[in-house]
Parts: sequence; structure tokens; C-alpha cells
Amino acid sequence: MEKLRILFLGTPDFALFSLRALSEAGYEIVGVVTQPDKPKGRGYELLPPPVKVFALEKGLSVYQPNTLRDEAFAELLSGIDPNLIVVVAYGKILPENVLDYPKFGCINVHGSLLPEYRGAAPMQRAIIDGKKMTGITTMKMEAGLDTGEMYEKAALAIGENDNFEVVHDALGELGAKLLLSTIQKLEAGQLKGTPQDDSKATYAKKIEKEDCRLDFSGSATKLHNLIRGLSPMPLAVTTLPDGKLLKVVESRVSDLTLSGAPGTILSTDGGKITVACGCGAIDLLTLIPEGKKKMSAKDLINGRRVSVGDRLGDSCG
RNA sequence: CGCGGGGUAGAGCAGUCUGGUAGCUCGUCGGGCUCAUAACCCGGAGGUCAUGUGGUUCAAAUCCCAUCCCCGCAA
Repeated sequence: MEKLRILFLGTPDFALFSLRALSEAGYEIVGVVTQPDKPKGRGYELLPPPVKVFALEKGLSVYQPNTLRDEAFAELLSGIDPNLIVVVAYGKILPENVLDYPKFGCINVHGSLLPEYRGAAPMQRAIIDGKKMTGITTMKMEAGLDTGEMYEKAALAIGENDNFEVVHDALGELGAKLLLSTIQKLEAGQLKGTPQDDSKATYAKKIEKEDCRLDFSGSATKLHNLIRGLSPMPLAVTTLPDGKLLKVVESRVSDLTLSGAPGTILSTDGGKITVACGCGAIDLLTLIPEGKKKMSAKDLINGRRVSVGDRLGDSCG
């Protein structure tokens, strides 16, 4: 079979696992397409996406088009002339002329067991929903959102205290492995697609700001799932009694049996801030107060910012 | 020049407005109590208050100026 000429499309750290694997496996990467540098952080500093940084280190050709839907990109594509496109968390929808271009099609690495959690934030949503299992699916890309035929799957167990970072990294690695496996099957002419059962499809919507608010009237387990699903980015948020924001990095479902109005701090013993929820209570372990660095609950208590009886989340509006 | 908070003992903070003895909660060290303890009691050590040996003042953590660093928001 003819040698693969791979064009890689991807942007964040999650994509990096796969790009690195392709690179280390010795595949010919004829180009890397990633999102343009964007003004980020304080002072709007222009920062390159992680994939770009890696690609430049490896001496790969990097392209950062604003859109894939114009003449310029079509010309670029035929200039590069890839016979396989690999897409991992690129961040833009691919138009049909791009999907149709490579002889061996477009392979996507998706962070869920399709058809569940199609869409932008599959890993976060799976954790937030309290799933015990998730995984990676490699699939053939088509026009619909994550609707194409599935090639291979690999499952991953989610521990009750695993956060987004843990799952993200584990799935990133798993995704890279599965991608190599899928490409090997392709090279061997053994790649077979399985259609998705659309009736079982669910969607993982992008995480919005409102999704990050902690509502203490919910159950402790639900709150814990939200906190770890959003940790370390963008983080679940509530408010201190003085109205300042308080982000929660790490939590545990509490075994404390005290109860009180949702949001009330029941205890600050043992370096944990135990907060009453609608059902049960939750221990807040690591936090970031507005304008401050990440700190342990113990530090927050020692600094006298919170004490038993205080209410969190009252100014959530 | 996007908006804002902050840099005081190993940690988290107060003190700054209204200049005048360096304080709190922890940690740490020593002693005590206890069958025992992460609990309790007593005592100690530890700080050029980010930097400029800058300006004002009899006197600056505090007021003024400049610089460096950290962080939250927003994108």
C-alpha cells in the first residue's frame, strides 16, 4: 500500500498526545493545522496553541488558517496533498471538500464511547454526570457532529474522585494508542467501520459559565461530580460571605452526618471545610479565593476567611 | 495601554484610610497533662513588613514616586 502522508488537525493538549504518538511512530506528517494564536491571559498576550509549540519543535510545517472554508485553504490542501487526515480536538467543523479530499479519509479521535457524548466536552460531561466508565472512539469523520462510522473503541474506568485532568490525561494517552492501532489496521487493509446507533446518541455541550456555579441545594454527590468534572479548568465556583468568588479545586463527599441549610459551613475540623448540601454534605479540600493562589482548606480557615456558620453561595444571584 | 486583588515569621491572614511597642490562626521547637493522641495546658524560636539603603517626616508596614513578581476576572 502507498505510504501514508498525514495531515494533522488539532489544537489543545489533548491533541498533543496523538500528534506526539504519530511523530514518534515515524509516520510522515506532511503538515499540522491548528487554531491561530489567540490573545490570552492578562494583558491579552498572544499565545500559541500547544500543538503549534510541539510541531515547531519537531520542525513540522504549521498552518493556522482562520477558516477552512475558503479558496486559500483548498489550495493549501492540494499543495500539501495528504492521503490521510487525522483530527483530534481541532476546534472547527471541517467542510465537505476537506473531508472528501484525502484518499483514506479523515479519522477523528473522540473522548467518549460513541454514540454517547458527541460534541465539545465529552470528558467533562461524563464526569459531571457521574459516569463510572468512559473511553475513546476512533471514527470516520463525516458532515454531522461526531456521527460517522466507528472504527475502534477503548474503555476507561472513572474513579469516584478522578477529576477532569486525570481523565483527560488518561484518555489522551489511550486516544493516541488507539489512533495508532486504527491507522495500522488501515494500512493492513483491515479497517472496518460500524455505524452508530443514533437512537442512543447523547450530546456533550460545551461548558458554559453558568455550568460552573455550585448549587448547594443539590446532592453532595452531584456537587462533587461537578467540581471534579471542572477541575483544574475552568473550576466550579461559589461565593464567600463577603461576596468574593471562591473556586473549588478538590472535594470529597463528606461522611459527616450534621445537616443545615444548604451552603452553610458545618465544620472546619480536620483541614476540611464541610458544607451542607440539599442532600448530604461536601468536604471542600482545595480552593482558590478571588485574587489569590490555590490553597488548602486549612489555609483558608487559618486566614480567618471562613468559619463555622458562614454561608457560601448566597450572592450567586 | 482590557478590569481588578495581592506581596508583612515556614503557611494563610490582620494591621495601611486616621504614620508612633510586629499582631492573629496554624506549623515548628521545648516542657506539662494523659493509657494515649492529630486533643488540651505552659513556654520559646522565627520578620531588613517585595525591591529601590528612593521621596516626605522628629518618626514610615502605614503617605508619595518608580520598578519587579504573584493571582482572579474578562477574552
